[in-house]
Amino acid sequence: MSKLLDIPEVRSFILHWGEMGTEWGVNRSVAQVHALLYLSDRPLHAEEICEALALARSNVSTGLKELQSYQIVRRVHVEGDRRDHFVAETDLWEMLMKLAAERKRREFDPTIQFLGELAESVNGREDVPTHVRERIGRMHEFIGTLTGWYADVRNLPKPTLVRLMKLGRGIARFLPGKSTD
Amino acid sequence: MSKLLDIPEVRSFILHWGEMGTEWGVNRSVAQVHALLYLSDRPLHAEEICEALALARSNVSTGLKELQSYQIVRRVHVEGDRRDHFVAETDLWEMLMKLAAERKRREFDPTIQFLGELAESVNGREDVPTHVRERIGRMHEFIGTLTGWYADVRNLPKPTLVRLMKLGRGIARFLPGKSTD
DNA sequence: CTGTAATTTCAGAAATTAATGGAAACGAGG
DNA sequence: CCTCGTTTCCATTAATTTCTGAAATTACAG
Repeated sequence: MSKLLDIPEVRSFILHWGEMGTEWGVNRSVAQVHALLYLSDRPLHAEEICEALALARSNVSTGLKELQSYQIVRRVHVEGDRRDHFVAETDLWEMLMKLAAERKRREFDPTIQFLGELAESVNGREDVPTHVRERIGRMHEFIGTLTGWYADVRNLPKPTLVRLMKLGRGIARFLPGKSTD
Repeated sequence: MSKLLDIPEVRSFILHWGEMGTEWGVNRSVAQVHALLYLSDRPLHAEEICEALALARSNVSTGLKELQSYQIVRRVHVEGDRRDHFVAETDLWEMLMKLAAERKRREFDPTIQFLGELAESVNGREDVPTHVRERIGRMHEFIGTLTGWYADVRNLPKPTLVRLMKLGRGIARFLPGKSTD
């Protein structure tokens, strides 16, 4: 293993990232593996990661699989080495978009589906109070709008996105219709 | 308790919301209490919530406190009743913004602080590889940009926000500079 | 004040989730 | 079609989180 882990700041970063993960429903080891790869400038193989983070091999393997399913880590081949090696996405915009995409797929899409069915089911039912029908419907619509928006934003070229971010609330100035700002 | 819980769709909604919570680092009971209040058109007191969700009184109390700390549930007084009653925010935009605000405060602000210190600490250090300094710095800047953007968006009037959302990727058309869309 | 109802706190129990190590499966190279 | 190094699976153990009930505290009415 490199001397990356000899740098206290690197260890510190990895630990913090692990904690962040747990706060957002990502398992600590998975987040730590990700942090390590993010800070590495060369592909690492599973054994190195185990050693660096003192995790069981199987745990690292699972973690790598999970990170790959998010598409923020990918397998690369290293010349003359039979083992798989791994590198992390280092473009943070790309990373965020990919994380969002996967969580949308795993959690939001099924929820929209589910709420759609609920809304359907209570639609016009005498025994269901109006306000319940309304609120289920509004939740359905709301989550739909959010994910629709995400799908849109995802397809914007990165420079446009960055420009948008930088604009912040200044965006209001450029919108059609009355300037409500 | 009302007959809300007699409606299978209502139970179903509450259960699903509870699961969603756990996926995002919010405790299941807390999310369920929230779901129940969201679907209720009148203030509920703690005892009713316990009964409805079959949770211990203390658990409900903790959950309500948590929801209040997010500002998506508030205490209201009901005429002639000594007990505290609770209602949920039903404007979903408002709710999302408040959730975001609180998680920013709890998780992002400390992380930015932390990364700032790390970046400071490795700045110009010979023993820290350039790419590590760079990547820590970029992460710091990135999270900073995100939360800055949030702060901006939060202050936009809701109609503007909604307009923005609806526009989606069409937004590119209205931006200054070359139309990269 | 005093007594009672409502709420919060807290330490331990229960449940859930994560991590481990060994065994089985896999696959590239011979 | 073996062999060797690697990865994946799975049952067990460990750690963490959640939930509970009893005790403490607070709020309030008389």
